[in-house]
Formats: sequence, C-alpha cells, structure tokens
Amino acid sequence: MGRTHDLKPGRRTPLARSELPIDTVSLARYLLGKVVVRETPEGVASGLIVETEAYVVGDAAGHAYRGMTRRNRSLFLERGHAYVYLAYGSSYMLNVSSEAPGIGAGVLIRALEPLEGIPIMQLHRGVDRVRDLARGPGRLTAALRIDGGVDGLDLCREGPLWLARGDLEPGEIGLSVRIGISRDADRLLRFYLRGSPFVSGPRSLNA
DNA sequence: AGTGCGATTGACT
DNA sequence: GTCAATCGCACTA
Repeated sequence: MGRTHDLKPGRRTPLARSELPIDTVSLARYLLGKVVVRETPEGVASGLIVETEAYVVGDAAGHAYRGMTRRNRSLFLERGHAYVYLAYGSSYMLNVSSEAPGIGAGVLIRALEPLEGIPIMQLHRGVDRVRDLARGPGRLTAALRIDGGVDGLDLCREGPLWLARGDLEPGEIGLSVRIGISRDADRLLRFYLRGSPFVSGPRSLNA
C-alpha cells in the first residue's frame, strides 16, 4: 500500500518557466511531484505527476529526431509548452517541451495520482477505481479529456491546461528504461516515484 | 497513392 | 501471458 498525497486546493500557483531546468533529463525528474491542472466547463481535475520519460536531443526514439514536421512542431517550442499527439490511432500522449526555442525535445507524462475532480475523471474514463484513472499516458489524457486541441499551449500560465507546484518533496525517484519503444531502448530515461501505486509499467521496471 | 508502423489500451486464453 | 483496434505520419515510388 503506497502512500497517497493530500494537496490543499486553492493554494496552487503555476510553475514559472524560469524555474524549469533547461536540460530534458533534469526536467523529467523535476516534474515528478508537480501537478497537472485541467480546467473544463465541467470543472477542475488535477493530478500529481508520478511518472515521466525523457526524449532527449539526438534520441532516435524521439519524435524530433528527423526534424520538425507538422505533428511535432510543438516539441520545438520553448520549454514548458504542451506537445500532444495521437498514438496508435486511439490514445493521446501529453508531453512538455523541454529545451530552448528551435530545439526539439520533450518529457512524456506517463502517470498521475488523481487529486481533484475524481468524479469527472471517472466519468471520462468509464472506470471507478482511482488507481486506474490516470495510470498510463493514454489513460491520463482520457481522464483529463486532453486531445490535440491543447497542443502548443503554454503550460506555465493558468488556463485550460497548466502545471502547478506540489506541496511536498517527492520521495525516492526510481529509474528505468522507457516503455514501449524499440530504438534507443536501453537508455535509462524513465523516472517514477518509487512505491507509488499510481505508476504504470510492469513490476520488473518499478523496483 | 500505397505501405508500414508505432512513446497504448482493453479484451481475451 | 497474447492480440487486435485504429489512424496519422513518415517513407517509398
């Protein structure tokens, strides 16, 4: 039984871009313990980031590897912008751009611990179990109803989707290979809060 | 214009 | 554990 986290609603402030590490790997670690806030007409839903992956400069597994295209152009925005794309024709992936303008790299948000708006997320997902609401990159976007409409959004400003501080220091950070890729597959670029029940992936990667 | 292939998920043996 | 759904994109011609 992993611990859960309580955050006081209403005291939340956006992450300042100036405090975001410029390096992609550093940002992937930094985002653990921060909060994704989704504001919709139905209400606010939010979750604590418990798992990330870094897709660094020169990374054959990264979408920016072969240069800018219509799909991946948001990866080349200044750090702190959303890159959202459709994977496997059915699941949207949420990334945070991570480098200087014109440099393509990003951090994939892979799992959240639901905080606010749990009934909204249950409705969006069609499942009740809180542990399963946002455990996986496609599940968390479904829970928060994130799609291509927020691609390119500045996540350092309050709005439809933004990043906020957490109240507590993240616990021990685990490290593993990334999930579901074939190129550059041996690099240890996946980060997660060790012991969190809200982390995705096989147990073998979550030791 | 056609082909192959995913940064996944849910259903099923 | 296996496997199909599903579609935008990159690549070839």
